[in-house]
Amino acid sequence: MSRPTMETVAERAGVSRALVSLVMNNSSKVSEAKRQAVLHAAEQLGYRPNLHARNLAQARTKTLGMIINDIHNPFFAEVVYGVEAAADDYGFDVLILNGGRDAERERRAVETHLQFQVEALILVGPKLDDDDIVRASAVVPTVVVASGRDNPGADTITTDDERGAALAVQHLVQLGHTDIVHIDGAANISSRARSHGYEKAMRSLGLEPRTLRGGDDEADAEAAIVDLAETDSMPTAIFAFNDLVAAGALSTLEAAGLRVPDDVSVVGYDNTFIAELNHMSLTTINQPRHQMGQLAIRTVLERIEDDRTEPTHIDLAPTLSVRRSTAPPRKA
Amino acid sequence: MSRPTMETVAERAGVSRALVSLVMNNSSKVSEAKRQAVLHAAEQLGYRPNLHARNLAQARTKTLGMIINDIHNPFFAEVVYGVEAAADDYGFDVLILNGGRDAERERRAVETHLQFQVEALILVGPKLDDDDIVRASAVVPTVVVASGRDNPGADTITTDDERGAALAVQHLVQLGHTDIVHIDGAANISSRARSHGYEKAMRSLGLEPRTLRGGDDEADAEAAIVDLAETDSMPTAIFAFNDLVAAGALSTLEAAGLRVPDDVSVVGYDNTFIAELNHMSLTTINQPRHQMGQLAIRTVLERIEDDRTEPTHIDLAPTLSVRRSTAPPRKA
DNA sequence: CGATTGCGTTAGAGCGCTCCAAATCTTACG
DNA sequence: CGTAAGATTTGGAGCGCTCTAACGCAATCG
Repeated sequence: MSRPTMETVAERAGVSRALVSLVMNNSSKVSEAKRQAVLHAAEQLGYRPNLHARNLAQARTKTLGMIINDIHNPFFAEVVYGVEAAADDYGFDVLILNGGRDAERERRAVETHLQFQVEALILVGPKLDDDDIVRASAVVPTVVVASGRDNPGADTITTDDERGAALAVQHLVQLGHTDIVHIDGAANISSRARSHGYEKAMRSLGLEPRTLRGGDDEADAEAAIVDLAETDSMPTAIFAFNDLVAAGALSTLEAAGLRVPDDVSVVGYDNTFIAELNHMSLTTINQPRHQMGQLAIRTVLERIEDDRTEPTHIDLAPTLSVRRSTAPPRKA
Repeated sequence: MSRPTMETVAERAGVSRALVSLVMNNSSKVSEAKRQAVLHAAEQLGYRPNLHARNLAQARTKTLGMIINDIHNPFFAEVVYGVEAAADDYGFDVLILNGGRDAERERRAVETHLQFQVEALILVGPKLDDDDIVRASAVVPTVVVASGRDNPGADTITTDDERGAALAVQHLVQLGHTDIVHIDGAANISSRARSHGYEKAMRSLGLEPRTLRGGDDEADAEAAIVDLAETDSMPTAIFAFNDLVAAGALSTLEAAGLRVPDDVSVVGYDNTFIAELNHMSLTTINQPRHQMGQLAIRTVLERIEDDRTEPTHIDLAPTLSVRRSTAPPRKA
């Protein structure tokens, strides 16, 4: 039952183990005849190289470790595709571990990856605190995607949240809105930058910002909207921390008898799956997730292959995706 | 820059390599003094065991390989959590590879996992055809989750799609509907069973089934609904192949001036994230995904640890989740 | 007090592979 | 036909770890 090894194949093909190794790594200096013989023997035996043995024998593993904050979140999935596409181009395998929205689990995931001798770590939206990241990046090149820029040691790939928020505001103002409320992300990592961007953009257009405490899910939006409805200070437009909060706004507004976008326009953030659903059709801010994933690989590869040592921080520009949740305000 | 090995630690702690190994595997037969010395040395050096070396030296790897059809799909994410929770209980690491909705990529993923000497394969909603799966299960215990029951060789964890469809029909009939249309999943793997369940349930209740060709995304629903609207044969209820198709139905119905659930009730399938959104609030059929993940691990572990050899097929019962997309039909 | 037990420790082989240096085989050329 | 230059092939060491068998030593025993 035990699997065939190179030795077995060599015997079967009537050559030495070293020659089999050469064939497996398709070296150019093997005669066609022997190559065929080896390939044939391997085929027959169902031989499969043992990666552990290879990784042990070689200095390197050609493997990257990725940790995703939460597999549930489709935002991250897109990043994964970018990472995989790029890694593939460079012949690296990518091992995925699920962080499960839990710093402790992520810490263990880092440990597992390191024990697997990955050549670099790609942290997508990590919950880890800065110290953990610094510690990891001391051992292996590390790139953080979609959160916390300027971490010392690690490279980062982010998008400019302030600018994204400004895009949302500009879009609404262009439609004619002046009374625009922001429901923020409370303690979420990007909340600060987005609120700040919103407020700055409003002020620079001569408008008074109004920020309400929100969060990152539907229920958080509900509280804020109910509040607006009760105090009779419903704005003509709402800019939500993310798409899920925007979705919560949508349903709560509707429940309150208000129509989107006729009575109130709503803008989300992240351009997730949700925003795309026809029934939601959310105007939202898009982050180039696929590209972020690709850049993560490039960045980390510069460290591995070209041994760059100073950290890189790439901050990409978000874009606006207009859908049907925004429209000019009712003429008063 | 090269990492410390057991040898290094042993030297530093003034013991033999074997002793370090014992400490690392916290064996009971090591004196407390030496244990501390070793631990301390390891700590100081930032020692981390090399899993490749360990896996090579041991017969086993205590690692499972999971392949997910599509990281995007939140349906699978829930399964992943179930798998991870159970694997954790038994001390196994789970390596995740993304199938990317592509049989060829999945095939490569299987290969990679096998080269990593995983002790079992967990295929979540695989695109692979039966032959591939048979071939894989000849090499290593394999369990298929959420698709294709009775694959020879592999174990399977499924839910009873026929029964799920019947639940949907029964729910609608109980509300008073008699004119219920099904939009099917076209070539999708579970489409057949769901349609069949729908038709059987309808007939057994004395109703005439009407099945339209659908697919697995919003656009597929649109075509079907437009057709119904144009031929003036709009039913009072629609049972869609999955939640996404149901979402498409929702928006298309609305665009046609029909209200859900007042004019038409809609039932989805899978109880994904989408169905849960307040704004969608889809009545849908739930599959116990977390449990499916857990069972997948249990099943596969029976092969590894208790060396069971005959395939197991577990078929779980789905449940109905009632939300706001269904209501009694208008009185005619 | 020598022999026995048992615990804690260690040497050494071996896991399957790569890689280097050396061995062997071809081919070309004078 | 002999030999140098290439082209192929091979033996062997070594990657970091586990595991078995054996070892040293102190406690125990008759």
